[in-house]
Amino acid sequence: MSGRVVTLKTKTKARVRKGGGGGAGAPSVPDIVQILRERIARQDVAPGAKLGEQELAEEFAVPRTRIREVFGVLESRGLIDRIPNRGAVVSRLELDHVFHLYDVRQVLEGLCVRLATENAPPETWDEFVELFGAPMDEFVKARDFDAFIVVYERFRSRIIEWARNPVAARMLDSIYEKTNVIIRRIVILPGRAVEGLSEHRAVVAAMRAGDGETAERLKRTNLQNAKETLRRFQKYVL
Amino acid sequence: MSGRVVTLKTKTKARVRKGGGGGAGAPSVPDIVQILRERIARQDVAPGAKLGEQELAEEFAVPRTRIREVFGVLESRGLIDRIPNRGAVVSRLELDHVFHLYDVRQVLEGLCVRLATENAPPETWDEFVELFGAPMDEFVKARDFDAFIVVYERFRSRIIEWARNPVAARMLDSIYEKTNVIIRRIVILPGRAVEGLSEHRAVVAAMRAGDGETAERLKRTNLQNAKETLRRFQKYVL
DNA sequence: GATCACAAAATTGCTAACAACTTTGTTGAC
DNA sequence: GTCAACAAAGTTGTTAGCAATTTTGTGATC
Repeated sequence: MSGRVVTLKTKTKARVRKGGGGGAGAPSVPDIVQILRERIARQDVAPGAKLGEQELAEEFAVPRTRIREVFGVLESRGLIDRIPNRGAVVSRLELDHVFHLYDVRQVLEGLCVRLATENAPPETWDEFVELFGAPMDEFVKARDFDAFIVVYERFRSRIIEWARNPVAARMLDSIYEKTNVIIRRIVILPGRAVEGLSEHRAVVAAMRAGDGETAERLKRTNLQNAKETLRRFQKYVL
Repeated sequence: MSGRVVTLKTKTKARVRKGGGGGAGAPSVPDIVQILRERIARQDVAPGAKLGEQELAEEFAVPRTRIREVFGVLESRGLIDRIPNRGAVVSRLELDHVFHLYDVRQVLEGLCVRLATENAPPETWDEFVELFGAPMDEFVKARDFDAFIVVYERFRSRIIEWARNPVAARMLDSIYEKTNVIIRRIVILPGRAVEGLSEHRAVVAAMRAGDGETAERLKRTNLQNAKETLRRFQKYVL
């Protein structure tokens, strides 16, 4: 019956605020979202793993309510599932969902390839004509898939940069963050690397020639083939 | 690079929602997000208008922290802008942004039209062969654009339903919620209604014939034309 | 009359305690 | 030995109050 507990701390813990000696200021909501997005995309936290509010709040040294807001964003992006009173877990990637993602990725990357071809000066792509030539052959021969993928991602980000369409960029980003892991498993499938390489040479050639529509069609075919390979070997991949 | 890591034990237990009693349980975060999304899409709240946390908390009878979480979601969707210590305002729709949205909408609706053609039995589209015939001519003649748009939206939602691709559906949804207002302004532009109608007759015919690829191409052309009309009359629309 | 300074009011952001729920560990009956 | 009831611990969800910041209103000065 001790009534309401009133905290009477007239002694304020004043001015702990800015900078202080302490270096890194507390990360904002977008900061934390970005960090967790990367962790999930890289599978530093496995699908199905639980994310604790308190745990994360301590790690980032922010109030728990901020983690809560972060969870709201992550949930709306479909990266985590929240169950009332039980917390948040990293979403699992269903097989069907992967195919849906690939269908969408197909048309969006096709669009970006076309736009990039229209927007960029043709010389932009010389770099990739070069890279997709001998060097990539070497990577395939040496089975150096990491270097292989690095080139791909460089190409991809250059395309998105020149497409100059933030809406498409954003949507593709939300696809990549879910399929990045899959991509690495597809490249190592038998024959896929060489097949994908020759498809990309065709795409780059069309872009260099300024033929956006052909480039778009070729890019779509490329992703269609990747999807087919995935379908064929699905039991080994997922 | 490890294999699967975590096994999640889901013991699904029947959950009794305790809202009950007369129905007006406190709305959840997704509920409120949905309501505000609609308000913004219908321009019940104007672009640039301020959204107050306390105000909304009182209206929905929920804690202010929940509104805060809602704002996090809305911000990540690009529907509102938040300025630290100053609150949230409804995002304004830049002209450039509208064109970006239309480029993306073009390829996504094209995809859905093709998928729907492949997935649905051909008779599905008879309804629209009929509707896009005499009835729509009447609407155009009578300048009953509301009825006109209702048919369009019915067609659109049927397509998305049969495309059976939740990823595309979700993305298109996030486009519609931003462009719905624009659409109503395009239809009333001189000649656009009849033009769009004849384009749609071609699309429906291809779908009825089971020719997905042609339908996709026609749908893309249709939206391309809509975009061109918009560009031509942009000063009257925005 | 216009401008700057300053204080009051309102709003956002944060903290910590509290309540509800879920999981886990233990005990006891069959 | 198995299962059910129950208590303890831990986690999530909620609430009220406080701190910090911006906005608004007022008055003095030039």
